Order: sequence, then C-alpha cells, then structure tokens
Amino acid sequence: MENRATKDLLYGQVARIGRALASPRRLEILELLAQGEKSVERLTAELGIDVKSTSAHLKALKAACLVQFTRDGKYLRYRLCDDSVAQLGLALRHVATTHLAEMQSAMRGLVAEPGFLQGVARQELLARVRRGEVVMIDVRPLDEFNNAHFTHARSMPLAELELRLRELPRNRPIVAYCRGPFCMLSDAAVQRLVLLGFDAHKLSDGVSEWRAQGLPLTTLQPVAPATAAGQRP
Amino acid sequence: MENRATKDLLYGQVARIGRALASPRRLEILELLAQGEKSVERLTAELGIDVKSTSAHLKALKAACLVQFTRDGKYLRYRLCDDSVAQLGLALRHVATTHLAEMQSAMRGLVAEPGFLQGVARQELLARVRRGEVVMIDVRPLDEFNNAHFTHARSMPLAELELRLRELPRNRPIVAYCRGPFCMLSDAAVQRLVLLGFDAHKLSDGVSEWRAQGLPLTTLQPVAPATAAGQRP
DNA sequence: CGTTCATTCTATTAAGTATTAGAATGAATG
DNA sequence: CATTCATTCTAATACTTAATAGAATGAACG
Repeated sequence: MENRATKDLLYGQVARIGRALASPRRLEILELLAQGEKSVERLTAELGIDVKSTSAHLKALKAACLVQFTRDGKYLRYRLCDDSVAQLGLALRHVATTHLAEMQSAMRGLVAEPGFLQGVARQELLARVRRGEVVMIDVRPLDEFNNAHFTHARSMPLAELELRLRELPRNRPIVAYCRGPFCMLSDAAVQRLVLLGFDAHKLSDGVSEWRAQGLPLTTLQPVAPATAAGQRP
Repeated sequence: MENRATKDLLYGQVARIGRALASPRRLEILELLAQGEKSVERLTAELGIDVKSTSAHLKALKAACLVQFTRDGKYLRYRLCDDSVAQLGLALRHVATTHLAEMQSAMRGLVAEPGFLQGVARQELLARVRRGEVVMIDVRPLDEFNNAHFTHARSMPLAELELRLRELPRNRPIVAYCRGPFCMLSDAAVQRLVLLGFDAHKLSDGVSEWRAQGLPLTTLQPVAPATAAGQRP
C-alpha cells in the first residue's frame, strides 16, 4: 500500500518534533531560548546540568530543526529557529496546563496570580502601567530584557533586587514578571518584596505569551531571525 | 534546590504531552479524531493496524489527556478533549513542514496545490464557491462531512466518486479537500477526475486549518465538546 | 448465553533514550 | 602553544517503548 508508506514518512517526520519535545530538559531549553540567544555555557549554568548533557539535548533540538546556532568567537550562540517554535511551546504548555490535573496542583505551589490582576484584562493593566499607576518590573537577567520586554516595564534583575530597592515605589502596586508561568524568578521577587512591605504581585505572562496576544513589546531585533534550518553556519 | 524539583515536575508534565506526540501512529489518530468522534474499530481500520495496538496508543493519548471517550452501546467513541488539541496538532505540523527538509521532499510526491489556488486567498476562493463559479467537494466519509465541513462544500466521499460522476460539472473548476495536507483522499480524487477530463484541483486545507483561520464552517456541534479530562464516563 | 467490541495481561523481541563519566578532538582566543 | 568553549566518541547502566501474539476479562447487545 503506497499510501501507508507515504503517511508513515510524513507522520514520522512530525513525530521527530514530538520526540524532541518529550524531554523536560529540552522544554526548559526552549523556554530559555525563547528569551533570546544563549551560549551553551550559559544554558548549562541555568539548567544546572553537565555541559555534555546540554550539548546532547541541543543536538536533539537541532535534529528536529527547532534551534540553530552561530559561532561568536569561542562561543556558540543558540536560538530558536523561528517564532513558530515559541508558538509551539506555548500551544504545548496551554494544553498541558488545561488538561493535566497534576500540573494544576504543582502550580498551586507557586505564588498565585494576584486578585487585582485576575479580573483585569492585559490591555487595561498595560494602560495603568502607562499612566504610572502601576510599576511593572522585569526580573530576568538584563540581556533577556534587552532582547525583548513589555513596553513600559523596567529592568530589575532578581540578582540586583536587594541593592536597588530604593528605586521601587511604596505608594503604588508593583507587578513583576519573568520568563513565563513556569519560571520562578518573579515568584522569588514578589515573595521578597511582599515581605519588605511592598504591594507586589506576580504576572505569570512572559514575553512569548504577550507576543502571542499581540500586546506591545519592545524588541532589539524586529521580530524573529527567521531562516531555514539549523545547519552549521 | 527547591526550584529544580518544581521545574522538573512542571516540565515533566509538559513532556508527557510531548511523548504522546512522539509517535507517527498517534499523530495519525489525532488527525483522524480531529475530523470527528470515532470508534476504536473504525480507527483500527483506518490505520490498518492491530486492535490491541490501537488500544495501546489510545491509552497513551488518554494518559496525556489529549483524548476522551464515551461508551455508545458496544462501541467506545473517542474524540479530542478540546479544540486546543487540534490547534496543537496544527502548530506541530506547521513547524514540521516549515523546518524539515525531508518533509518538503516527501510532500512533493503528493498532488501539488493547483496554480489557480496558490495566488487566491481563502476568502476569495470561498466567494467563488459561493457564487457557484467553483464547485467544492469534500471527499471524506460522510460522517466526517456531517460533523464539520466548509460551508458550501458538497459531500462526495471518495468511495462513491465513480458512481456519482454525473453530479460533477464539466464546465467549471472542481476543488477537492479532505482531512488536511497529509491526507491523500483528495489526491486520489483529483488524480482520477483529471484523468476523466475534469478541471479538478486539490485544496490541502482541512477543517482544522480552516477553523484556525476563522473561515466559515458548518458544524454539527457548536464548536467543541470541551470538558476536563479523559476519564471513564 | 453467545456474540461483538475493547481492554488487559502475559511475554518476547528489538530499538531507542537518559545519564554519567573519561578521553580525545576541534575551533577560536591571546 | 596553552586556554577556553563545545562537541564527539566510548562505554556502562538503566529505563522506556513499539510491535506482535495468545489468552483472559469486561461490557453491552440480542
């Protein structure tokens, strides 16, 4: 049956992508790369695993054409092939959080979305930030902020938070965001700020979520690198 | 490190979905179910595999909460949990066809998208169909047509094509579609019709693609069954 | 009760994967 | 040339998976 062979081939190719998405580590790498290019060394540090292991995962992602790299001096800088890869990650997370009960309970452990945000549409939140009624801080490392951030957000990396407390207002709400719903940088920031008496809240959206909703971002590059496959440069 | 454990848990859950998508068979099942509910027996026939094997794959999809079933007499009727599952399938196929070179070459074997469709926006095609300038046929089995089809398309299952040739016009273009870009029902129909002298063309879109673009569909059910998880009813 | 649809259990075979670790290699820097 | 970043190769262990097949079980039908 000719049909069978062709279908097996087509679905087999798609399944290669599925296989690349079947590892927690690789999903984490994709989320990190969605924040901007990163070297293998940097990824390794963020993941807290062996370099060789990172390299192996990157190889798998490259085989599925989800990431590319270019050499930059001694460093290899990896990035997502394309904005559609970030969208795929979003779709996957969306299905996961909607359908998997265990996921729900795991996320309850994280800092809850604040009451005053739950009822507020993203557009309205943005308007308040723009009017200065709410201060929005981006607690990711500075390079990720520079690569793309919510318009009107201020960079305030978690690592520098303690030293820069004076920059934060005590008379207005503060909203912190980071890489997305699974990233815990903003949880840590909010927890600390609340303890210090600030009116701090978490926004679980990250840049990918914001972009998918067509909300305003300030980006270094126009939108996406957008080329074909993950070949040697 | 508490962070690590939580992240592993979260990404581990998402990776379960990735694993479910890592098998060609299961992707094929998802595409079939995107056309509407089907019994295990029916799926088994379409896939051309062992019933036990179908059952095992369905179990895997159920574990990832991608499908649900209800009993209907002797039959168990499976369906996608949610429209977001179909969207995930679309996102996956999109990345695959864009990035994987081997996929491109495999698809070249299929009947090419006709020239007169390539430059035509979907809206314009729909307008022509509505005005009767083009006849659009849905060559999937009737139950799939009944579940959801492009508005103004006529049902003309491939199995009945030879017997119903007189219903087709010889003075106007015919556009055939089926389950999506990987389905070969419309390829077979177009090939046969062209051989018989009809001006027939393939539209590679299926109902999922059409829906994602917000184009008009006629559906049996409002939009989606939409409930929680794939538990025993 | 016998039949059909579907799942489960058993078991085997074969293939793939993650993790870890040590040693070697390649590419660019200074 | 020594160093750093990164990959590759090797190897061992352990786990997971797919396909297949025979036997048993459960659920509904008539």
